[in-house]
Amino acid sequence: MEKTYNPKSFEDKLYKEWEESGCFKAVRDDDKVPFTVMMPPPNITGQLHMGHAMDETMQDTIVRFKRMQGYCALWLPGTDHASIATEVKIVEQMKKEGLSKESVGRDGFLKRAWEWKDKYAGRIVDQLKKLGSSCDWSRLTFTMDEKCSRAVREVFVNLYNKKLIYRGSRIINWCPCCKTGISDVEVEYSEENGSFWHIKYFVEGTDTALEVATTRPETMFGDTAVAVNPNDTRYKHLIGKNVILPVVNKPVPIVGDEHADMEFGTGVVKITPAHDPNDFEVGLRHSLPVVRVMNDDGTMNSLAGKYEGMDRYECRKKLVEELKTLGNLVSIEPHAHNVGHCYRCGTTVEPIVSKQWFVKMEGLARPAIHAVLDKKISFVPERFAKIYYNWMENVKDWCISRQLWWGHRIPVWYCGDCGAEICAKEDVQACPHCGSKNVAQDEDVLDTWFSSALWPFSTLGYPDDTSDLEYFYPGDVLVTGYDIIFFWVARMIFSGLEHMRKVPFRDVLIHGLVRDEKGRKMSKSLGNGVDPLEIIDKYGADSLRFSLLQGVAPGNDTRYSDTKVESCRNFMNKIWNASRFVIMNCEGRNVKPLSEVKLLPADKWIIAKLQAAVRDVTLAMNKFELGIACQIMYDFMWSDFCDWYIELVKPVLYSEDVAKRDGAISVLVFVLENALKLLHPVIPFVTDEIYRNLPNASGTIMTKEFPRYNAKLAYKKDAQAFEGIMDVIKAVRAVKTELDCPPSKKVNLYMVTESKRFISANEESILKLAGAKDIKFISSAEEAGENAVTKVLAIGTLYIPMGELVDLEKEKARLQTELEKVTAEIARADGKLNNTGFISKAPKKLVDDERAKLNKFIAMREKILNQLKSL
RNA sequence: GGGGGCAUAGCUCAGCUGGUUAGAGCGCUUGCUUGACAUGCAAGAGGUCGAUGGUUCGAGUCCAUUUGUUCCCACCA
Repeated sequence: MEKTYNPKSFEDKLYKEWEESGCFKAVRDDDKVPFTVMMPPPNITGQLHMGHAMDETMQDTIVRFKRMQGYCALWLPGTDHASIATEVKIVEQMKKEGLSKESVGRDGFLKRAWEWKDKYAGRIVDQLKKLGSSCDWSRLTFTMDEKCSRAVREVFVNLYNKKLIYRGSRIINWCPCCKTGISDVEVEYSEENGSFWHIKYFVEGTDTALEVATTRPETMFGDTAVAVNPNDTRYKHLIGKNVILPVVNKPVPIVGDEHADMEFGTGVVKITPAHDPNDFEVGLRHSLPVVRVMNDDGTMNSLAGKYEGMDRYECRKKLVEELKTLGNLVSIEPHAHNVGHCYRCGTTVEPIVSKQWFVKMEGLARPAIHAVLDKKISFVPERFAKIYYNWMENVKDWCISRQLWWGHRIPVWYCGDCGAEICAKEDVQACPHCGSKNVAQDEDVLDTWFSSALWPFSTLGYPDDTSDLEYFYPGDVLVTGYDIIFFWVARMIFSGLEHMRKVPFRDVLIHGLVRDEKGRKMSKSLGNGVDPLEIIDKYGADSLRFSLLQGVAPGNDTRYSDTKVESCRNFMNKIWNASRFVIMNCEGRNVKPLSEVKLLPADKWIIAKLQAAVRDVTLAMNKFELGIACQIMYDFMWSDFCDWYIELVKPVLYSEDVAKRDGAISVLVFVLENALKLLHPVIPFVTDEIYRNLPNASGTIMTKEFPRYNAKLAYKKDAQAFEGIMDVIKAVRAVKTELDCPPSKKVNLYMVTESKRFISANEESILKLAGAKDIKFISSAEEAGENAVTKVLAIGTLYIPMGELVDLEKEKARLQTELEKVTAEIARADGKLNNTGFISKAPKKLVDDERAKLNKFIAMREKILNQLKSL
């Protein structure tokens, strides 16, 4: 083995082996319990970022853990066509070549899109492999694959036939840049400093005017009424009369409607049903005409008169000028308000009435809410269930049609002769009603999330009744960020319930965002994104993986930093070198099974620590507390195994006693092997590479059984007793540092203790690790001679003659501080034990523990006091 | 307007259903070429767990109020 951890020398090689050996493949095995994870398919818009890296690492860790535990683990990978996002990118790319969608045509455009897909999907797969993802590549799915298309059509037609999909004219969010409608969740709001224009609308045939206030004056051309509150005494009498729209000089009625808030503004609202969702509702209530005044690209249409063809904002400017000239403009107030933007291109969306396809949500939402209420699905952490309820309870119908080309085309055909609307799973060649061949498919495609919603079952063969579907569905855990709960998680839940009659997964593990060092979102515009591949190249995939899991709590955002990865790289190096030490010592030796060797106290201690780590890691993993699991592994490996056990075992390894040497090497190998298995789900590469160098190892570690807690090896009492020995070592080291005594200088130790035999049995360890010549057991402090520093420990009192290094005053002060500490502890424990409530109500074990502690501290105080006296 | 999150060591954060003397990484101080590792070892300094009140035998942990910060949802034109 090399002297330092060098991930490049083995990561690619190991991944290739894993893949070729087929151990990522999940094949139905009825003797095993399935464990299914569906990878959230990354968009093919670009490459993976740190957020993906964390998401994938979490999934891989869980899947590897379950696989080692004996489950038939399926992690199904894929990529998403990301309809609008990809289309925007391709349009951008074409623009650079001087091309447009129109110039290349639908077929030409789709050809380009597929080329794009081939390039980027491939890149994503390569990145996933670099990370070590153990997914079943034989099942790699793209959301526009034939099997997904079949599922989409099946679902669309079923919902259509159940009247849960309908087509209608509604106010939707229109992106004038992407020239498509988008759903409510695709709109991002941000506060902007706009203006409030107050405009006079004269009441027909009078000199009195109503003052309306608007943030979008250009929609005035589409005003078909003015509303006042029916209870508003100021305006009540005018209801039923008309006002004259300025500029166009057209009369529109004054209607009474609750929508007009008497408290807000002037209490008069202009009603533009075609360009505002609330106005649309008012329009329905009062049977007002719906007049659309804008084109799809955000320019004004012919109804805007001389402003026809002008951009909406240009028109706004010019129109305000004109109103001013006409004397209709009363005032302009600054007004901060939330403005919606397209989540893909950032353009301000325009609420516009448009004929679109919708999914009726009412009936679908209810069971989806109950699935979570009834704990058929659990969110981790739980608080995200609230966010989910809140959204589901107020969900509006889902606009699913997009005026785009890249995506699943809506499976509806229109007959040009009889006007029939035909929704079918198979392409329609002739009208089933009149036989006409003059049929054309709907031009629009579906919202990309429509196919994503079916991901948990479309990937397993739905609508066919496949064996995979029966075995692997529903999935076990879905791992994703909180930012797509509405987009995706919610929609998978109601889709699974509606089409499979079962929830799509049991748990939803929610993680946060990976931010930059300063806590900012990583984004292209800020240029603060970090490429996972570069980090892998520099520090290794395992270092990155560990750093992404360490210290994260479910649902919380986390910060990425190079120094964190570096410290994880150091941990990898530590594991590497500890292993190198073990393996070097195995050479030429016969490594016996643990059951055949005699265990020393230190051996029992490390084995006990291992058992505790196995137990705690398993518990944490089962609760998806990956950060905690990592911490436990880290502490065990570094502190317990490397810093203590390996140092403890060195003198044994170099001793003449063959039996002892055999024991030590057996324990080293046993503990290391188990630790590697424990660590493997998080850091698969380095653990496997080392594992292959262990004596008696065969094949890859990833197919080995995950360690199980073994109560027979828990050695609780032995471990506790051994901590007493460690206390002696720590005490000697501390004294040396305090007195500026070089660690290499060997000191004599004297002890007053009742554990002579146990200490003798561990004498070698103490001498080596503490840097001491010998230990003498004495019966009183005087025997240690003058100038001895005293350390009062649980196992006994330690005297270290330090000769001229001891400063009596300093020693007194030191003992005084210790006395204060111990006295404080006594007061604390005493207070607890004198509390009748504690004695009667707290668990007995706790009370006993506290009493033992008190006794220990009292004894220590006595000893310290004696020592102070003798000084 | 509604709903969350966060506030713990100089910095970044853990701390699960309330129960050892509140932890880690990085940074800092001091000392170490101890035969796996200086990507290392040892010893240390550093915290009244944002504030106030409450529940409890016991609160960093639960409840209420409050301050700061941040996010999501809705939206009054």
